[in-house]
Amino acid sequence: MPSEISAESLSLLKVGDIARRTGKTVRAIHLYEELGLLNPAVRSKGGFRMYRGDGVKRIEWIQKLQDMGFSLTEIKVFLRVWEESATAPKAMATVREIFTDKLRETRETIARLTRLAEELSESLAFLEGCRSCDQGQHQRECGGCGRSDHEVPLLVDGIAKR
Amino acid sequence: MPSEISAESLSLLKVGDIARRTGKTVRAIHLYEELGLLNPAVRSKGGFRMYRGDGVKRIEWIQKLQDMGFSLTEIKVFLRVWEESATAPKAMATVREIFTDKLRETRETIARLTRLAEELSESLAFLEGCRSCDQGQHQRECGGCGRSDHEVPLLVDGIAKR
DNA sequence: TATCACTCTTACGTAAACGTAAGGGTTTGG
DNA sequence: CCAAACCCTTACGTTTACGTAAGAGTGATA
Repeated sequence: MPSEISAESLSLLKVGDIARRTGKTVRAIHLYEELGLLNPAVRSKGGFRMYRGDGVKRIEWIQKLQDMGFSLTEIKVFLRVWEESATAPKAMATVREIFTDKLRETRETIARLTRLAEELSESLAFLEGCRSCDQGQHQRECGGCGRSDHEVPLLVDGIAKR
Repeated sequence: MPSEISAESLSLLKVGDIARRTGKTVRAIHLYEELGLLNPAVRSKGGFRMYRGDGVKRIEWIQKLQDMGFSLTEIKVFLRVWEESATAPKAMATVREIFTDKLRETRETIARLTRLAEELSESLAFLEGCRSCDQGQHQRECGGCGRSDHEVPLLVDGIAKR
């Protein structure tokens, strides 16, 4: 009877492999382990971290949550909550709660940024008018510029003073 | 002839006053000065920083730019560029450039967050289906859950594995 | 077996925007 | 003139997500 040559040992990935496949650095992956976000499936005899393919998925998941604005610490809490939920529906309920909160937060951020974008547009529109300004005018004389067609936006007004 | 009692000395503000009026801390204002973002108009005989009313405006302007995502260092560059522009139109052109860049960046951020919000919504929709899941099911048995009505979103899939 | 490319652990460094504390002066109202 | 309330400078502390370096062992290949 031929010894069963550990079939999976062939598909195990070293930390560098994982790094290449995810675009992360080895250091980052080490950090995730320190924070309890990802553990290698096993260690080689010599101590090398050996991962399975799903390690890549886990890291992509982490990345996704980071993009959403979760800190690594929050992600850790996330995992712990999940692990400590006795039943699937309960775990799902918790996840739902967290996602719901984040969704609201994300929408608020979008609203805030939208307002800022508008303000930027207005300031830019105002600045367009400065093209027609006397080319020789010194900047210290600007700020007011004699214009009264509309208000000077705060973004422009603030800098010109002093 | 009555000595002209320095009329403005009456309207000068101490750092604490500025702090109260802007909601910033004294430390923050000190920092802004270290970074070259705001200098007191004068110092009292004893060394106290004395500001004029426009100091408040300057801080509000800083706040605005911070909200827009500029770092204090970037704001400093901003001010220097302004001060070093010989002519008003040239200074305005530079400001326009910076604002244009930031506007583009802001819009990109909005787009990214919008996609994330959609992804969150999808994940939440998926999780709604978990309510009907067997109440006694252990979370380890979940993840797949036997459902095949649609794909498990990455946000949900990533956490359930292992 | 000799290499060379990897990996390990340990641990200090970094950038941002302040927080906080220490040890003293300064203003100002009474 | 005194005390409470402020202010000054100096300088180390904090958090986040890694970067970077050192010194040494490991694995796969020639």
